[in-house]
Parts: sequence; structure tokens; C-alpha cells
Amino acid sequence: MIHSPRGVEDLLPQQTLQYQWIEKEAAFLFSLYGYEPIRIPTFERTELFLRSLGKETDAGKQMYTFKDKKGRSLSLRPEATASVVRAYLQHKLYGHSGEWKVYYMGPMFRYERPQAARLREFRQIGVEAIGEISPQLDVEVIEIGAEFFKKIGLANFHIQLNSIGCKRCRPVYEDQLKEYFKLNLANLCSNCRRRYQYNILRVLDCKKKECQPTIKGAPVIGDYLCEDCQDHFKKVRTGLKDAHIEFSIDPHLVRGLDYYTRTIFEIVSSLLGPQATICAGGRYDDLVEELGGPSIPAIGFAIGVDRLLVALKKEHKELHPQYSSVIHIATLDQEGLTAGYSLARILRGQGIRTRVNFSLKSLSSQLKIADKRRARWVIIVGGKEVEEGKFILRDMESGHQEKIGWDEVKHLDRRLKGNG
RNA sequence: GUGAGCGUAGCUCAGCUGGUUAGAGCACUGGACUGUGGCUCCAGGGGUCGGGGGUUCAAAUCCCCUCGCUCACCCCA
Repeated sequence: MIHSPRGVEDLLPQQTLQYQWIEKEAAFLFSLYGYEPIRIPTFERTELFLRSLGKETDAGKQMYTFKDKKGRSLSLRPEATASVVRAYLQHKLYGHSGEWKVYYMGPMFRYERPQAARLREFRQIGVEAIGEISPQLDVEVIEIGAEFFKKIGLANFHIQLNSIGCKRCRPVYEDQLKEYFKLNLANLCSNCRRRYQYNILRVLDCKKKECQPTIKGAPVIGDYLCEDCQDHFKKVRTGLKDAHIEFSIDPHLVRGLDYYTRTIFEIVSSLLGPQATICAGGRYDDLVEELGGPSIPAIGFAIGVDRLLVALKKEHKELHPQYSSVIHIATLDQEGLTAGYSLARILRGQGIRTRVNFSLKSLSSQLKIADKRRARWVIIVGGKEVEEGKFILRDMESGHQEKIGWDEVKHLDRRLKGNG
């Protein structure tokens, strides 16, 4: 037997219905804020991701990269932001006035060792807003995230916020950090000593106990933000307060990718353990320019749908109601099957979910099947009923049954309304 | 990339100090009920014990390799 590749899974009908439900809610909510749907390619030139993610990270190593027949290097998308920006530039959308707001949903790919709530193919839903610097937009984006989780019914989530400055003030802070940690290098774990070399900010994010005292004493980014960044951050905070959105400032919240600036935020579920982040986002005011476009600010976030569903299950949330056919047609012989199928057509024409039993098994077992599939009604059709032109309609809840003719079948939707 | 635990029926698992035909519960199929579900009872089907190699008179059980799953580290978009 051929098994699916590692870290890649099938979403069986019950699960797929859950994803569809989440996607539908997201699309509706995002549209209320003026975001429009976009679909971007599943793979891109590898260079696009390498340039956007930053060379210092080992993100490149965690991509599914392959050569096409002409020898070009392509990669399955590990995230969507780079593609959205690329599309924005490719279609020269900056020529239009006003910001460009889009949302996307779909699978992403990362070559990592799978573990709890982390797969090689996983699904994200995200928004990107390109072309506006106003802090009020930051508020809007964060608000959308919070509203979404609320709407989905997630009880246990928390917003963490920070500003990591811009290309003018962040280097100053990083220098200060380097100087500080240089003196305390011996007190850091081996990992942090490594991180010290290639991504100093991530040291702040370390969870090891041994590092905590040193991290606590480290300079805080807030003290080094330039005037513009400080002002921006302040407006975001007051905007969130005005909107009654709860959040906490985490001065140690950082990003592994190079392209983030100023506002960054995460939404975490405390029930998830090591993979607690269900939404991550922030500003990326320099990325458009870095990818070869004009200097245009932007912001966005991505939600990890698989993780969200895990969190919902941990909260014992009742997920999307299970689909089942409303009417099950039990057919007792060949005449019954032929007639039963015609009945099904009429019912489906009325928008009633109908399933016909093809197997001609005993009525007893067909009822059993109908019961298992949670059909509310069963129509029983055999040669006798065909001859008579009347069929048995059985209510599976009460056990009550009656005979109905073709005319009644044609209007069955009215009878079942609010009853099935 | 590193480390740990686990692979026995469709599912959850027992059996594992080597010893006849490898078990249970649930699920499935059929019957009691010859054309009426859920409950009950009865019967039945279903397993290369993940795969390969080794030790042995004898391996699900012990050893090695391999594949897979799970979790943690790493990384985190």
C-alpha cells in the first residue's frame, strides 16, 4: 500500500466540513472590512522567498525546493505574504489610489519534522493590506484577528503586541543588545550563544530558565524606538484600547524573519503547548521596496487553521454540524430502485439532501444504514408501492409512517421545512 | 538536523521472563424479526503480529537494520 507522504494528511469529509466552515466565516468577516479574495500560486521562483524571508534565517532550508525541466529553482510556498507582494508589484497595483486589501486561504508547505499541530502541508488564512501607514490600519488588522476568533467561538486566546522599530532605530537597539549580551554570554544557554551570532533578537524569546535572569536585565526595545515609531506604537495601543480589544505588551516578542517592522503581534491559545501561536502578523513596511517596488508600507497576518481546530477541540467546542442526508430512500427491488431514483431527483430539485440505497439489501439493514447516517426520513419503495403509485414515508424519530403519492413528493420541501 | 517512546483485526488495546490453531471490546456482515432502524441475544467474516535479516528445535515475544507514527528539541513564516 502506498501511504501519503510524511507530514501530509487527508482531510476526510468530517474534517473538510470543519475547514469549509472556518473558511466561510473568515471570508465573510474579512469582506466586512473591505478585504477582497485573492489566489496566489502554490509555487514561486525560490528567489522570491529567499529575498523576502531573509538570508540570515534558515528558512530556506525548510522549503520544498525543486528544479523544473529548464533547471529553474522553484519552491512550494512556505507562506503567502511574499506572493501577495509579488502579485501587487507584478500587476502594478500601486498606481491606484488607496490601500490594497486582500485575503487568502490555502495550503502552505514547510519541510520540517512533523509534531503536534505542525505538519509539512498545513493551511493558513491571512490578510494583507498594502499601501497605508496609518496606525489605525494596524488596529483594524488586529481587530479582524480578534473578531475572527471570537466569531469562531474560541474562548481561550490572547493578543500579544510589540514594536520592533524600523530600519533606522532597530539597528541601534540591536547594537545595544549585542553589547549587553556580549558581557553576559556565559550566562546564556548554548542555543542562545548561537542565536547571538545570527539573530540577536531571538535571544529575547528564549524560554530556558537559565537565560531568564539575563534576558530580564536586557535593554528594552521601547527605550530605543525613534520618534516616529514611538508615536506609531502609541497610536496603535490607544486605538486598541478605544476598540476595547484586550492585549498585552510583550517587549520580548520578536520575529524570526527580517521583513517585519514596527507593529508585530501574535494571538496565542494557552491550550496548545509548544505550538501555541494560532495567528502571527505585523507590519512589513520595507518588503515591497526590497522586492523591487516603490517604498510602500504594508501589514498583514496569517492564521494557522489546523492549529485553530486543535485548539477548538481542546476547548470541546462543538464543531460544524455533521452533514447527513435528510432523506434516505430504501429500495426493495429493481422497480423500487428505478422509481426511488426518480423520487430522489424530484427531492433534490427541491434542495433536499437525498441518498438512494442501491444495494437492494433487506429493508431491515437498509433502515439500519439510514439510522447510522442519521437520516431524518426514509422513503420505502418496492414493486408494490410502484404499482400503487404510493410510497411509504417514515419519520425516523417518531417511527410514524404514512403513504404519499407523487404529488406530495413534489411538494415535500414545504412539509419538511423546520422539521428536518 | 538531534533525541525519546511506540507499531498486534477497520478502531482502542491485551498477549511479549521465547513454547500447540494470536485474543478482547467496539465496529462490520447475517440471523432471531421471511418488507421496518435504535435495545437485546446468537452466529460469522476479518490478522504476511509494519517490512527485512539474524539467534534458536521453536520468535508477536530476544538482537540488528529499515520504514512509519507520536512527542520533544531545533526552527517558527
